[in-house]
Amino acid sequence: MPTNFVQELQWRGLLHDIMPETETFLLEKSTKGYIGFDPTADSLHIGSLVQIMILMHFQKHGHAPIVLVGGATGMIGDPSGKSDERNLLDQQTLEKNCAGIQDQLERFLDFDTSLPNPAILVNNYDWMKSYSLIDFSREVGKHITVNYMMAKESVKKRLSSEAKVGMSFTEFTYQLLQGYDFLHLYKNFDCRLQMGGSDQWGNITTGTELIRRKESGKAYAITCPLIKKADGSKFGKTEGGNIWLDKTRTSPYKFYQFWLNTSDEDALNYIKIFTFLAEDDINSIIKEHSQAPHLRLLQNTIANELTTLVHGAEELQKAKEASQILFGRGTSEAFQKLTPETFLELFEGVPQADIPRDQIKEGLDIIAALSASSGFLNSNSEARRALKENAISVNKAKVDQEFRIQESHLIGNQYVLLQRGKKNYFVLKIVD
RNA sequence: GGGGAGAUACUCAAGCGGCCAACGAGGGCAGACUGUAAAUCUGCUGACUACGUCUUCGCAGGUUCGAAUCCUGCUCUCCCCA
Repeated sequence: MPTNFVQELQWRGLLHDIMPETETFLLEKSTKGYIGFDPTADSLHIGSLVQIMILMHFQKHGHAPIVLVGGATGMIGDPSGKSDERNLLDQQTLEKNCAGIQDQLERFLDFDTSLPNPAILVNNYDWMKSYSLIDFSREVGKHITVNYMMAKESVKKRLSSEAKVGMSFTEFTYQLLQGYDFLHLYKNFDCRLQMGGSDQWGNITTGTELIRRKESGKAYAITCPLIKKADGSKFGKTEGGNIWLDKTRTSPYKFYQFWLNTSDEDALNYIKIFTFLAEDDINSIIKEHSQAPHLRLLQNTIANELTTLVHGAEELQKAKEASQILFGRGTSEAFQKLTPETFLELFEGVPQADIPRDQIKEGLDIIAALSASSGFLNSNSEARRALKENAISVNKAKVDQEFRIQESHLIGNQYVLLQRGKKNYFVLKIVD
């Protein structure tokens, strides 16, 4: 007997829109529901994390989650929320992206087929690739009117005067393809529910409509709000770009730091969205946090839980150690004692440059070390400026323009840590 | 097809012959404060062999001792009328 999934979403702030009767339907019996993922890159980023969490909740509540990778729809491009026509990805890239995303998704859901509700992974390319245009037009297109499609927000927006570029037929067709996915899963997997971000509502209802008209079937829809930051800026982006789930793209350390740096206001919401902690636990954490905000209990909890979920306990441990050394009260002395092995582990993923040992023997000018020799900063001017601003540290100790890097500064006789400000690191590796 | 407006650094936006590497705002970076937060305050934000030099104001020419600023041509964008 399934437990109340909808209620769970509700108190976590993950419910935006829901079709009538969905809640009672989900309580009656274990069923299947799906969320689609766009293969726009070979890794998911934290924007998709919400959808993954939802599927995980879905499975925990006794239902079977279906993960749909959009190998076919990714070739078209979803116009929702976009004001411009999208560029098409080539097939090779798409295949690589799909494979990468599938690998990641498999880590979060339980695909064990001995379960009563195992997760299922599908790729819509498998059923779309050999579907002819004529068949599609007759079997799918016939059931949905253009009038219906035009009424969708995603389409209206692109037809209105505020859009700079018109909408291509390709993108116009997108909602039908996604609608057909739902129909296909309904027929072949008895999938009765589609979930997604609130921007997907239009696409999802095209699917339920198609199921209703073609199969006289009843399907359901749930959307969650798009995650926003309190200051209105886009969630999940930093200056360095997206925060990815793949550790070669975003190191676990950076991932951990991202969550640790959430603002108090956002953390209040995120703890419900991004952790599986029970409501009571969350409330007591919130209470504790408000009594001693500087301890940042909320941020710590979120960062710990999520880093463990995505990268595992071991990586979390490393990330925390790194954070302790880099931001802890310890002086540069503690830092000097690092062995090269620990040092390397700490700065895995931090940009590096090789420097010939000869240069160090003679004493390497700090300006050259920052720009010309390493590429850490863009120009000598920038290096001089940063030095003047007292922003540069070598091995955690501030230095001025006269500073020269010498052999005595090397950690493990091989590495030097450059730093601009508090959070920008760069490693010089001395090579013979 | 006719008429008009415009193109300036990451973005917006001043400047309309020398005092312009170019006002101002946003963004970004850094410093102080702090909780690796927010808010606030301060500095920086073309390059270099650096109290000086060089390259930048749509593109290509020209006038001038001297141009982002004037002239000519070109490209592109926007608006109005048909």
